[in-house]
Amino acid sequence: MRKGPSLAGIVQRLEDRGCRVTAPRLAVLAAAADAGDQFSAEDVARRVPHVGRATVFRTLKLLVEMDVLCRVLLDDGSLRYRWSRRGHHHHLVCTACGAVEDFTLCDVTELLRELTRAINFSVEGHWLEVYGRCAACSVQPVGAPA
Amino acid sequence: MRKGPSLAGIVQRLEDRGCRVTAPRLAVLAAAADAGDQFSAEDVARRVPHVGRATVFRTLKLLVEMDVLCRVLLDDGSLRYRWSRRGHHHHLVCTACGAVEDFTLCDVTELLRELTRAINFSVEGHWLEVYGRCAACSVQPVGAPA
DNA sequence: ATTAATGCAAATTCTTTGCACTAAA
DNA sequence: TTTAGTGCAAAGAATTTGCATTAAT
Repeated sequence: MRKGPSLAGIVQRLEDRGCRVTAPRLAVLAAAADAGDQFSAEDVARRVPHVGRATVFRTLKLLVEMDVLCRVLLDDGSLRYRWSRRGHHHHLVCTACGAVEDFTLCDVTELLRELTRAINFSVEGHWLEVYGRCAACSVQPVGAPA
Repeated sequence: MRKGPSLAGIVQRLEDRGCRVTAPRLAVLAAAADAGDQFSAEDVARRVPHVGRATVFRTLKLLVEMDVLCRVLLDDGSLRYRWSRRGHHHHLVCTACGAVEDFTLCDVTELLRELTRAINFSVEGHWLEVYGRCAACSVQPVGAPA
Protein backbone atom coordinates (compact mmCIF):
# COMPACT_ATOMS: atom_id res chain seq x y z
CA MET A 1 0.00 0.00 0.00
CA ARG A 2 2.82 2.33 0.81
CA LYS A 3 4.17 4.16 -2.20
CA GLY A 4 6.90 6.22 -0.61
CA PRO A 5 10.49 5.33 0.06
CA SER A 6 11.33 2.23 2.05
CA LEU A 7 11.01 2.26 5.79
CA ALA A 8 14.77 1.98 6.01
CA GLY A 9 15.10 5.08 3.87
CA ILE A 10 12.77 7.04 6.11
CA VAL A 11 14.60 5.89 9.21
CA GLN A 12 17.81 7.05 7.61
CA ARG A 13 16.33 10.44 6.89
CA LEU A 14 15.08 10.75 10.44
CA GLU A 15 18.55 10.08 11.72
CA ASP A 16 20.13 12.48 9.26
CA ARG A 17 17.77 15.07 10.59
CA GLY A 18 18.92 14.39 14.13
CA CYS A 19 15.58 12.86 15.04
CA ARG A 20 15.28 9.79 17.17
CA VAL A 21 13.76 6.68 15.75
CA THR A 22 11.23 5.83 18.41
CA ALA A 23 8.62 3.16 18.75
CA PRO A 24 5.67 5.60 18.45
CA ARG A 25 7.12 7.07 15.29
CA LEU A 26 7.54 3.67 13.75
CA ALA A 27 4.00 2.81 14.80
CA VAL A 28 2.62 5.93 13.14
CA LEU A 29 4.63 5.15 10.04
CA ALA A 30 3.25 1.63 9.95
CA ALA A 31 -0.29 2.88 10.52
CA ALA A 32 0.03 5.39 7.73
CA ALA A 33 1.33 2.67 5.47
CA ASP A 34 -1.76 0.60 6.19
CA ALA A 35 -4.26 3.42 6.10
CA GLY A 36 -4.85 3.35 2.39
CA ASP A 37 -4.32 5.83 -0.34
CA GLN A 38 -5.09 8.93 1.63
CA PHE A 39 -5.97 9.22 5.25
CA SER A 40 -6.79 11.67 7.98
CA ALA A 41 -4.87 12.15 11.19
CA GLU A 42 -7.84 10.51 12.83
CA ASP A 43 -7.47 7.44 10.61
CA VAL A 44 -3.93 7.05 11.81
CA ALA A 45 -4.77 7.76 15.44
CA ARG A 46 -7.44 5.08 15.36
CA ARG A 47 -4.90 2.51 14.25
CA VAL A 48 -2.50 3.30 17.06
CA PRO A 49 -4.67 3.68 20.15
CA HIS A 50 -1.64 3.08 22.32
CA VAL A 51 0.05 6.14 20.86
CA GLY A 52 -0.98 9.51 22.19
CA ARG A 53 -3.04 11.75 20.00
CA ALA A 54 -0.49 14.55 20.26
CA THR A 55 2.26 12.24 19.16
CA VAL A 56 0.28 11.25 16.10
CA PHE A 57 -0.10 14.88 15.10
CA ARG A 58 3.48 15.71 15.94
CA THR A 59 4.73 12.78 13.92
CA LEU A 60 2.52 13.53 10.94
CA LYS A 61 3.73 17.11 10.94
CA LEU A 62 7.31 15.91 11.09
CA LEU A 63 6.75 13.52 8.22
CA VAL A 64 5.22 16.28 6.13
CA GLU A 65 8.20 18.51 6.85
CA MET A 66 10.42 15.64 5.78
CA ASP A 67 8.37 15.28 2.62
CA VAL A 68 7.64 11.67 3.49
CA LEU A 69 3.96 12.55 3.52
CA CYS A 70 2.12 15.32 1.78
CA ARG A 71 -1.20 16.92 2.50
CA VAL A 72 -4.18 16.80 0.17
CA LEU A 73 -6.95 19.33 0.26
CA LEU A 74 -10.20 17.57 -0.57
CA ASP A 75 -13.07 19.04 -2.47
CA ASP A 76 -15.02 19.65 0.72
CA GLY A 77 -12.15 21.54 2.28
CA SER A 78 -10.97 18.77 4.58
CA LEU A 79 -7.35 17.83 4.81
CA ARG A 80 -5.86 14.41 4.27
CA TYR A 81 -2.41 12.93 4.28
CA ARG A 82 -0.82 10.87 1.61
CA TRP A 83 2.55 9.33 0.91
CA SER A 84 4.55 11.88 -0.94
CA ARG A 85 6.25 11.14 -4.16
CA ARG A 86 8.98 13.43 -2.88
CA GLY A 87 9.41 16.71 -4.58
CA HIS A 88 6.90 19.11 -5.99
CA HIS A 89 3.76 17.58 -7.40
CA HIS A 90 0.02 18.01 -7.51
CA HIS A 91 -3.06 15.90 -7.02
CA LEU A 92 -5.97 14.84 -9.12
CA VAL A 93 -8.75 14.18 -6.64
CA CYS A 94 -11.75 12.17 -7.76
CA THR A 95 -14.86 13.80 -6.34
CA ALA A 96 -16.81 10.58 -6.73
CA CYS A 97 -14.66 7.90 -5.15
CA GLY A 98 -12.04 10.01 -3.43
CA ALA A 99 -9.10 8.44 -5.20
CA VAL A 100 -6.05 10.63 -5.50
CA GLU A 101 -3.59 10.56 -8.35
CA ASP A 102 -0.32 12.43 -8.50
CA PHE A 103 1.01 14.42 -11.37
CA THR A 104 4.14 16.43 -11.87
CA LEU A 105 3.65 17.69 -15.39
CA CYS A 106 2.55 21.24 -16.12
CA ASP A 107 4.96 23.22 -14.10
CA VAL A 108 2.79 25.98 -12.83
CA THR A 109 5.62 28.18 -11.73
CA GLU A 110 6.85 28.24 -15.28
CA LEU A 111 3.41 29.15 -16.53
CA LEU A 112 3.13 31.90 -13.99
CA ARG A 113 6.49 33.36 -14.76
CA GLU A 114 5.36 35.77 -17.40
CA LEU A 115 2.28 36.80 -15.51
CA THR A 116 4.06 37.40 -12.25
CA ARG A 117 6.92 39.20 -13.92
CA ALA A 118 4.42 41.63 -15.37
CA ILE A 119 3.14 42.60 -11.94
CA ASN A 120 6.47 42.10 -10.22
CA PHE A 121 5.46 39.25 -7.96
CA SER A 122 8.13 36.73 -7.10
CA VAL A 123 6.67 33.27 -6.85
CA GLU A 124 7.95 31.21 -3.95
CA GLY A 125 5.52 28.37 -4.18
CA HIS A 126 2.04 27.32 -5.07
CA TRP A 127 -0.64 24.88 -4.13
CA LEU A 128 -2.75 23.22 -6.77
CA GLU A 129 -5.40 20.58 -6.37
CA VAL A 130 -7.44 19.37 -9.31
CA TYR A 131 -10.90 17.89 -8.85
CA GLY A 132 -12.89 15.75 -11.20
CA ARG A 133 -13.72 12.18 -12.07
CA CYS A 134 -11.21 9.41 -12.32
CA ALA A 135 -11.39 6.94 -15.18
CA ALA A 136 -13.58 4.51 -13.27
CA CYS A 137 -16.00 7.11 -11.98
CA SER A 138 -16.45 8.99 -15.21
CA VAL A 139 -17.91 5.85 -16.75
CA GLN A 140 -20.54 5.05 -14.16
CA PRO A 141 -23.14 7.68 -13.31
CA VAL A 142 -22.09 7.85 -9.71
CA GLY A 143 -19.04 6.41 -8.03
CA ALA A 144 -18.57 5.18 -4.51
CA PRO A 145 -20.55 6.65 -1.62
CA ALA A 146 -17.97 9.27 -0.92
CA MET B 1 -12.75 48.95 0.33
CA ARG B 2 -15.25 46.63 -1.20
CA LYS B 3 -14.29 45.45 -4.65
CA GLY B 4 -17.24 43.28 -5.49
CA PRO B 5 -20.51 44.21 -7.09
CA SER B 6 -22.66 46.94 -5.60
CA LEU B 7 -24.74 46.23 -2.55
CA ALA B 8 -27.83 46.64 -4.68
CA GLY B 9 -26.53 44.00 -7.03
CA ILE B 10 -25.96 41.56 -4.22
CA VAL B 11 -29.39 42.21 -2.81
CA GLN B 12 -30.82 41.51 -6.22
CA ARG B 13 -28.96 38.26 -6.44
CA LEU B 14 -30.15 37.25 -2.99
CA GLU B 15 -33.70 37.82 -4.07
CA ASP B 16 -33.22 36.01 -7.35
CA ARG B 17 -32.01 33.11 -5.30
CA GLY B 18 -35.14 33.17 -3.21
CA CYS B 19 -33.24 34.33 -0.15
CA ARG B 20 -34.58 36.94 2.17
CA VAL B 21 -32.74 40.18 2.58
CA THR B 22 -32.49 40.38 6.33
CA ALA B 23 -30.86 42.83 8.67
CA PRO B 24 -28.18 40.35 9.86
CA ARG B 25 -27.25 39.56 6.29
CA LEU B 26 -26.87 43.20 5.44
CA ALA B 27 -24.83 43.68 8.60
CA VAL B 28 -22.49 40.85 7.66
CA LEU B 29 -22.19 42.29 4.17
CA ALA B 30 -21.31 45.68 5.57
CA ALA B 31 -18.83 44.19 8.01
CA ALA B 32 -17.13 42.25 5.24
CA ALA B 33 -16.95 45.41 3.19
CA ASP B 34 -15.14 47.15 6.01
CA ALA B 35 -12.93 44.27 7.03
CA GLY B 36 -10.16 44.97 4.56
CA ASP B 37 -8.68 43.04 1.71
CA GLN B 38 -9.06 39.60 3.18
CA PHE B 39 -10.61 38.63 6.46
CA SER B 40 -11.49 35.69 8.64
CA ALA B 41 -14.95 34.73 9.79
CA GLU B 42 -13.79 35.91 13.19
CA ASP B 43 -12.94 39.34 11.79
CA VAL B 44 -16.47 39.69 10.55
CA ALA B 45 -18.03 38.29 13.71
CA ARG B 46 -16.10 40.79 15.78
CA ARG B 47 -17.58 43.64 13.80
CA VAL B 48 -21.15 42.47 14.29
CA PRO B 49 -21.34 41.42 17.94
CA HIS B 50 -25.09 41.77 17.80
CA VAL B 51 -25.29 39.10 15.11
CA GLY B 52 -25.07 35.48 16.18
CA ARG B 53 -21.92 33.58 15.42
CA ALA B 54 -23.83 30.92 13.54
CA THR B 55 -25.48 33.54 11.38
CA VAL B 56 -22.11 34.97 10.46
CA PHE B 57 -20.91 31.58 9.31
CA ARG B 58 -24.16 30.79 7.56
CA THR B 59 -24.09 34.09 5.75
CA LEU B 60 -20.46 33.80 4.73
CA LYS B 61 -21.13 30.35 3.37
CA LEU B 62 -24.09 31.66 1.45
CA LEU B 63 -22.06 34.51 0.02
CA VAL B 64 -19.35 32.10 -1.09
CA GLU B 65 -21.98 29.94 -2.78
CA MET B 66 -23.25 33.06 -4.49
CA ASP B 67 -19.71 33.88 -5.55
CA VAL B 68 -19.95 37.23 -3.81
CA LEU B 69 -17.04 36.18 -1.64
CA CYS B 70 -14.31 33.67 -2.28
CA ARG B 71 -12.08 31.79 0.07
CA VAL B 72 -8.32 32.17 0.18
CA LEU B 73 -6.05 29.51 1.58
CA LEU B 74 -3.13 31.21 3.25
CA ASP B 75 0.39 29.95 3.37
CA ASP B 76 -0.04 28.71 6.94
CA GLY B 77 -3.13 26.72 6.02
CA SER B 78 -5.66 29.11 7.49
CA LEU B 79 -8.68 30.19 5.56
CA ARG B 80 -9.71 33.74 4.75
CA TYR B 81 -12.53 35.34 2.86
CA ARG B 82 -12.24 37.92 0.18
CA TRP B 83 -14.55 39.73 -2.20
CA SER B 84 -14.77 37.66 -5.30
CA ARG B 85 -14.15 39.05 -8.70
CA ARG B 86 -16.91 36.70 -9.81
CA GLY B 87 -15.97 33.79 -11.95
CA HIS B 88 -13.00 31.53 -11.83
CA HIS B 89 -9.78 33.10 -10.70
CA HIS B 90 -6.76 32.50 -8.51
CA HIS B 91 -4.79 34.31 -5.87
CA LEU B 92 -1.27 35.55 -5.51
CA VAL B 93 -0.69 35.62 -1.77
CA CYS B 94 2.22 37.62 -0.43
CA THR B 95 3.88 35.62 2.31
CA ALA B 96 5.46 38.75 3.76
CA CYS B 97 2.63 41.25 4.06
CA GLY B 98 -0.37 39.03 3.44
CA ALA B 99 -1.66 41.02 0.50
CA VAL B 100 -3.73 39.08 -1.98
CA GLU B 101 -3.87 39.77 -5.69
CA ASP B 102 -6.23 38.12 -8.14
CA PHE B 103 -5.36 36.73 -11.49
CA THR B 104 -7.36 35.04 -14.16
CA LEU B 105 -4.75 34.34 -16.76
CA CYS B 106 -3.18 30.92 -17.20
CA ASP B 107 -6.19 28.73 -17.51
CA VAL B 108 -5.10 25.67 -15.65
CA THR B 109 -7.89 23.50 -16.93
CA GLU B 110 -6.64 24.09 -20.43
CA LEU B 111 -3.13 23.22 -19.42
CA LEU B 112 -4.30 20.08 -17.73
CA ARG B 113 -6.37 18.96 -20.66
CA GLU B 114 -3.73 16.95 -22.38
CA LEU B 115 -2.45 15.45 -19.18
CA THR B 116 -5.81 14.44 -17.90
CA ARG B 117 -6.90 13.08 -21.23
CA ALA B 118 -3.91 10.78 -21.18
CA ILE B 119 -4.99 9.21 -17.93
CA ASN B 120 -8.69 9.61 -18.61
CA PHE B 121 -9.49 11.99 -15.80
CA SER B 122 -12.26 14.49 -16.38
CA VAL B 123 -11.48 17.77 -14.70
CA GLU B 124 -14.37 19.40 -12.94
CA GLY B 125 -12.50 22.10 -11.14
CA HIS B 126 -9.28 23.05 -9.49
CA TRP B 127 -7.92 25.15 -6.69
CA LEU B 128 -4.73 27.10 -7.10
CA GLU B 129 -3.07 29.49 -4.71
CA VAL B 130 0.27 31.04 -5.49
CA TYR B 131 2.60 32.22 -2.73
CA GLY B 132 5.48 34.62 -2.94
CA ARG B 133 6.45 38.23 -2.51
CA CYS B 134 4.47 41.13 -3.80
CA ALA B 135 6.23 44.03 -5.50
CA ALA B 136 6.60 45.99 -2.28
CA CYS B 137 7.85 43.09 -0.21
CA SER B 138 10.30 41.75 -2.73
CA VAL B 139 12.21 45.01 -2.49
CA GLN B 140 12.62 45.25 1.24
CA PRO B 141 14.29 42.37 3.11
CA VAL B 142 11.23 41.69 5.17
CA GLY B 143 7.72 43.03 4.76
CA ALA B 144 5.10 43.83 7.33
CA PRO B 145 4.86 41.83 10.59
CA ALA B 146 2.46 39.39 9.04
C1' DA C 1 -50.04 33.60 8.46
C1' DT C 2 -46.06 31.06 6.87
C1' DT C 3 -41.84 29.59 7.01
C1' DA C 4 -37.11 31.21 6.21
C1' DA C 5 -33.80 33.01 9.12
C1' DT C 6 -31.90 33.97 13.68
C1' DG C 7 -29.72 33.65 18.33
C1' DC C 8 -28.01 31.14 21.68
C1' DA C 9 -25.51 27.75 23.75
C1' DA C 10 -23.94 23.29 23.43
C1' DA C 11 -21.67 20.07 20.61
C1' DT C 12 -18.17 18.88 17.08
C1' DT C 13 -14.02 18.49 14.80
C1' DC C 14 -9.43 19.01 14.45
C1' DT C 15 -5.22 20.28 16.46
C1' DT C 16 -2.05 22.25 19.88
C1' DT C 17 -0.13 22.90 24.60
C1' DG C 18 1.67 22.25 29.32
C1' DC C 19 4.08 19.35 31.91
C1' DA C 20 5.61 15.45 34.47
C1' DC C 21 7.43 11.18 32.76
C1' DT C 22 10.06 7.80 29.69
C1' DA C 23 13.35 6.16 26.99
C1' DA C 24 16.80 6.84 23.07
C1' DA C 25 21.53 8.06 22.45
C1' DT D 1 23.20 11.09 32.01
C1' DT D 2 20.95 14.15 29.03
C1' DT D 3 17.44 15.81 26.64
C1' DA D 4 14.39 14.51 22.78
C1' DG D 5 10.22 12.45 22.68
C1' DT D 6 5.83 10.87 24.85
C1' DG D 7 1.19 10.56 27.04
C1' DC D 8 -2.42 12.54 29.03
C1' DA D 9 -5.73 15.55 29.64
C1' DA D 10 -6.99 20.09 29.12
C1' DA D 11 -7.15 24.03 26.25
C1' DG D 12 -8.03 26.05 21.86
C1' DA D 13 -9.63 27.37 17.31
C1' DA D 14 -13.00 27.21 14.03
C1' DT D 15 -17.33 25.63 12.79
C1' DT D 16 -21.74 23.39 13.09
C1' DT D 17 -26.11 21.88 15.16
C1' DG D 18 -30.60 21.79 17.67
C1' DC D 19 -34.27 24.19 18.70
C1' DA D 20 -37.28 27.66 20.41
C1' DT D 21 -37.94 32.42 18.81
C1' DT D 22 -38.23 36.22 15.50
C1' DA D 23 -39.15 38.61 11.58
C1' DA D 24 -39.48 39.10 6.32
C1' DT D 25 -42.80 38.48 2.85
